[in-house]
Amino acid sequence: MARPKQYNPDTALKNGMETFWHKGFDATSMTNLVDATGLKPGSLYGAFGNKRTFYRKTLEAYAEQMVTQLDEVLTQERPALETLEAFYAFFLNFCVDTPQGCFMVNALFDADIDDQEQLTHIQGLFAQMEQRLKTFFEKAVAEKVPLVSQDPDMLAKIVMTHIYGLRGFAKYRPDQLAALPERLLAMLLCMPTEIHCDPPEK
Amino acid sequence: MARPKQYNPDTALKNGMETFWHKGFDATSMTNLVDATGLKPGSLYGAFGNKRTFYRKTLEAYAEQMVTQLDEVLTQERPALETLEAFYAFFLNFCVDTPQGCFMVNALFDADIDDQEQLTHIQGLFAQMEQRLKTFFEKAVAEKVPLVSQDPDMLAKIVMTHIYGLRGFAKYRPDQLAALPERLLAMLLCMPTEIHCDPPEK
DNA sequence: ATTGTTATTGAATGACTGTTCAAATTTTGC
DNA sequence: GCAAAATTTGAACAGTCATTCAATAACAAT
Repeated sequence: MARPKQYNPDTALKNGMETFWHKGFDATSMTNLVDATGLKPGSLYGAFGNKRTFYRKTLEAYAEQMVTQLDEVLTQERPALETLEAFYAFFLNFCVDTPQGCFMVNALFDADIDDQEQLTHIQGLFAQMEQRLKTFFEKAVAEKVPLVSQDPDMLAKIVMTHIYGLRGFAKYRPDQLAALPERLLAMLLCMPTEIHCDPPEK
Repeated sequence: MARPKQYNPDTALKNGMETFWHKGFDATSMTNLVDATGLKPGSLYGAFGNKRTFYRKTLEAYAEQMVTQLDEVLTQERPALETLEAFYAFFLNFCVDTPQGCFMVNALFDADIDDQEQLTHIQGLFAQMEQRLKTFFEKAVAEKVPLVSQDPDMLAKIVMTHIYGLRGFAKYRPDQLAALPERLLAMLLCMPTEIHCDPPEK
């Protein structure tokens, strides 16, 4: 029918995502995106609209990736306690592997509070993650895992604060991050970790 | 000796701080700062150097304010448990009163990971806060408050993640924030809150 | 008054911003 | 081979960016 695209839209999206992820929206220029994707301005606008909509699309792609990975961890068949351990271990690795932070968390903090549309969009992406956590905790509570709360809703919220909290700490002191996730998990399980670990007195 | 300043440098700093705080570094233009401070470009550069150094100075002023307020909460003479309650209550209020977030936390997430100088600066500001928390927890541990850990260092780190975590959650779901601080505190105290609050069975 | 010093002013700078568009190019269907 | 449709190209647009600076003004000391 017509001339086919010479570029791969998925690759272009991924390259744009990495640029926005690394630098943030404001610090990323269209020139950066032209360089990163290899597309000329006209093609970029044709494929993704303007800078904001391109940003939005990369963020959506990122969120989808994240939810997929979260599902992989949360829906494996195993005791809920093991799943929780796996989740916190996974998240620690993720923080270590991505010193530029989490694209979604960065986007949340970067978002202009006067831009309600953008804010609502990001909140919606996080709400998907919270929903998965809540569903998981419904099972965990039924399994009688000794959690700090019996309310799946509250537990999901607490884990959300752990996500934000660990991402902040990872940027503040990446070298001291390693021990924290297991501690937060222990607190979620209401276990004063040290009591179990103290060497026995002579 | 010479012509005196017509403006108040402290006021100008405060106005600049509010602008950077609200919009972030990149989204703030020199024109914004000229408008906010009332100073003409030449005066602004004369007083605060360039945009980056102005930003840095406003951030330092903010951090000093914060440390002062933190000290007020942490060094009051009272049982450590009450101080902890006061701290989490204070922080909740602070989050509600500042929907634009915490300037320091915003700055941390905004910071370019390739700009080591800026990152080190921000880390130093947070390190001051962590130090105060650690000192407080040394007293609290000595007081035998039933904390999740006996290590003041670890406790301070946990509270730092709570700060980042609550700030993230406050931007994600401001309407759901209210119940969280007390829950995080309960976890720090190793108290499964609901067990105490469940209505007695008939 | 004059001089030295500092502050104020605002126009000007050159670089970079996001975005557009008409021309050129490449394909498919006939 | 021709027409229709879609993509590519990159120059051009008007606007904004951070920053500079020479001219002007206001003070203190002499």
